[in-house]
Amino acid sequence: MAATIKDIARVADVSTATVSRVINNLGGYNEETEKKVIAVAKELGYRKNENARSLVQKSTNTIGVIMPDVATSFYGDIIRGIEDTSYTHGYSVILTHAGSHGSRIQDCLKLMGERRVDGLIIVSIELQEVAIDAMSSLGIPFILLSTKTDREDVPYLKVDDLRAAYTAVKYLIEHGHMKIGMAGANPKDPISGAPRIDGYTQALRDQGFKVDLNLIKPGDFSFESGKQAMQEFLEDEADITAVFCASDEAALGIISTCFEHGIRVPEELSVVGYDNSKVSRMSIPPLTTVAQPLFEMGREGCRKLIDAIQHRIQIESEVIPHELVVRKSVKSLNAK
Amino acid sequence: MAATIKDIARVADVSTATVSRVINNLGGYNEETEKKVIAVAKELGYRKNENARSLVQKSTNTIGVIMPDVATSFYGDIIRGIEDTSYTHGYSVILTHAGSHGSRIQDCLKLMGERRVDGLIIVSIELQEVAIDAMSSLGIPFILLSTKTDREDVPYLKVDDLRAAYTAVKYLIEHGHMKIGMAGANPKDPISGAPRIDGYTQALRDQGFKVDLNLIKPGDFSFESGKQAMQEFLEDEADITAVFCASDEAALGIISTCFEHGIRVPEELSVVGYDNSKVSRMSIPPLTTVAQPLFEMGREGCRKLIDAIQHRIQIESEVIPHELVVRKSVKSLNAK
DNA sequence: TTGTATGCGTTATCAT
DNA sequence: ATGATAACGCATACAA
Repeated sequence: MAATIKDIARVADVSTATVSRVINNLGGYNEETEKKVIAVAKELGYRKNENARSLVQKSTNTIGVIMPDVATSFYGDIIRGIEDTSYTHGYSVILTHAGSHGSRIQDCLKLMGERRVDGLIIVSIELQEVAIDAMSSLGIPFILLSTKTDREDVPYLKVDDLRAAYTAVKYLIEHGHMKIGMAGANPKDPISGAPRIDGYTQALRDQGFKVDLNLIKPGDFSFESGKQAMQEFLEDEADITAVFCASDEAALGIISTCFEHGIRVPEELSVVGYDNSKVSRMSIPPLTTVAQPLFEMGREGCRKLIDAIQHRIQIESEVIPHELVVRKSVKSLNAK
Repeated sequence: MAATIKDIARVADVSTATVSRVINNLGGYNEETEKKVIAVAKELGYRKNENARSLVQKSTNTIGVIMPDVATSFYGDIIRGIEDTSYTHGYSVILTHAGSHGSRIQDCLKLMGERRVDGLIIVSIELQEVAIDAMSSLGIPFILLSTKTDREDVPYLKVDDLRAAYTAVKYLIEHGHMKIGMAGANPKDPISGAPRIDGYTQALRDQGFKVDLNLIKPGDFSFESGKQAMQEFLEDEADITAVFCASDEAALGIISTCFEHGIRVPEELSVVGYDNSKVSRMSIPPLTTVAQPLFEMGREGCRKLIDAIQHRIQIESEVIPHELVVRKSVKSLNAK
C-alpha cells in the first residue's frame, strides 16, 4: 500500500541506494538527483518504515517505560519529563503498566525485549531478584526512577527519602513542636515507607526527643489512611501539636478529619505532607510539603539513559535533592 | 548478539520454517521436534523480534496515543484504560505528547506513521483541518477521546459536555438556587468550554430564569481561575447562592477564596465541580461534581479501535453517559 | 510432518 | 556520483 524506496527508485529512475542516501541526507549525489528523489517521494506520499530501518540497524530508537498502573499526577509528571527528552533526542517511548504492585513486571520486560527497545526506565516499582535478572539479560541499559534495589549493578535516580523526611520533621521541631505524630507510611515498603519513618525517628532522636511508637500510625499513603490515622490520634487523646505525613493525600486526610471535629489547621494542629502534588497547593490551608522534582527526574533519568545507549557508558546512580515547600499548614510555637 | 530462529534451527537441526511454526504454535509438527525446538529456544535465551515480524506481517500490534502534555490524573485514568485493553489484546502503546495545545501534533502523526502503528488514539486535542487530513492519510483506524471535530468521518468518544453542564445546573436549580454563577470555562474552547457555558445558560432558560452575563466568569479550568472568579463575584457583590464550575480545580479555587473571606461552603455558597478528579473527594467539603468515566472511556475507545483494526470496520462515534456525583458542597434551599 | 525459497523495506558494502 | 546486491529476522507459499 504505502510507497517504499523501491517505488521511488523506479519512478525517479535511480537505485534504491541513492534514494536511501537522499532520504537520510548522507551526501554523495548531485543536486539534480536529490531534487528529483525528494519530489517523487513527496508525490508518492512516502513515509519511511522505522521498523525496517530498525531491523538492519539493530536499534529501534525506542525506550521502554514500565510503571505501576495507578493514575496520579505523580506519574504524569515523570512521564512528561521522559517523553520530553525522548522526543528531542529522536526516541519514541513505549509505555506499559506493571500492575499496582508490579505483578506484571515479567510480562512487561518480555514485551520490551521483543520490541527490542534500546533502553528501559522502571518507575516506582520494587524489583525482585528475578525481575532484575530478567532485565539484565536483555543486554540494554536501564535505570530506576524513584525506586532502588540493593544491587550495585542497578542504577537509580531518586531522592533520599530518609533525609527528606528528616528535613520535614526537623522543620517542625525548629518551629517548636515537641509532640509530633507520623501518618500514612507503610513500614513494609522498603522504598518509600520505612525510610520516611526512619527519617522521622532519627530527626526526633537527634533533637533529643524520645520516640513514642504509638504516635506512628502506619498506612498506605492514601487519603483514607490519613483520615484513619487522625481518628486514632483522637481516640488515643494524643496531645500532639503536629503530624508529618508520608504523602500529601494522607495529609489531606488528616486535615479532613480535623475539619470534621472542628480542629483548626494549623492553629491547633500543624501538618506536613510529602510529594508536593497538585492538591497541596489547593488544600485549605495550602500544604507545607516535601517536594521531589518529578519532571526533572524523568528528564534527567531519560537523558542519562540515552547517554548510556549512545555511548555505551555505565549509568551512575544519583540521589537528587529534595526541597521543603513551605506553605501555610504549619504554625510556629516559638515565643517571639 | 541475541539468538535468532536461524540459530535455533541450526542447533536443533531443523529448518527455520519449523522453528517458526513451533514458536507461533501453528501445528503441523510432531511432539518430538516441538520439544526439541522449545528446549533449544530456551537454552539460547531466544526472544522473538517483533520488528522483524512486523515487517513481513505488515502490522505492528502497536497503537499510538497522542495527548496534550499536561500531567493531571485525568490523562492518567484514560491512559490506564487504554493500556489495560491494549495489553489484554496483545498490543503495545506508543505514547507521545503533542504540547499543551497540540502544537506538536504534526510531528506526532509523522512519528506514528513511521512507526507504522496499527491504530491511533487522540486524547483531548482540538484538531485542525490539516491535522485531520494528515491523520486520515495514514490509512489506519483512529478515534478521538474526550474531544471531537465537525467532520463526520472522524469518530469520537466523549460525554456530552452541554448535557452534563445542564444536569449540574438543573440540580442546583432543583435545590432551590436561583442566582447561580459560572466559573472556570474558556468560551473560546469549542470542545469543553463553550458547551459547558451553553449547558449552564440553557438550564437556566429552561427553568424560566434570565441569564445574567456578569455571572459568567471565564477562565482556563485552573485553580487560579477559580480563585479569580470568586474574587470578582465578591467585588461585584453578586448575591449568588451557588457556582457551577467547569472543572474541579476551579471549584477548589472558589472554595479557597471563600475560605479566605470566611464564607462557608455550602452553608453560604454551594459549589459544583466538573471532572470527579481525585481532589474532589478530598476537598473540604467533599465536592459534588460531574463525572466522566475516564478509565472506561480509555478502555472502550481502545476496544473499539482494536475492533476496527482487526475487522476493518468503521468506528461509530458515541456519546457516553456522564454522572452527577453528589457529595457535600451543595446546600438545599428548599423549605421542607 | 518438514524443508526450500522468497520477500517484507531498509541500510550498507563493494563495485563501477 | 551511482548502482547491484547482500544482509537484517522472520513468516509463508509451495514443494516434497
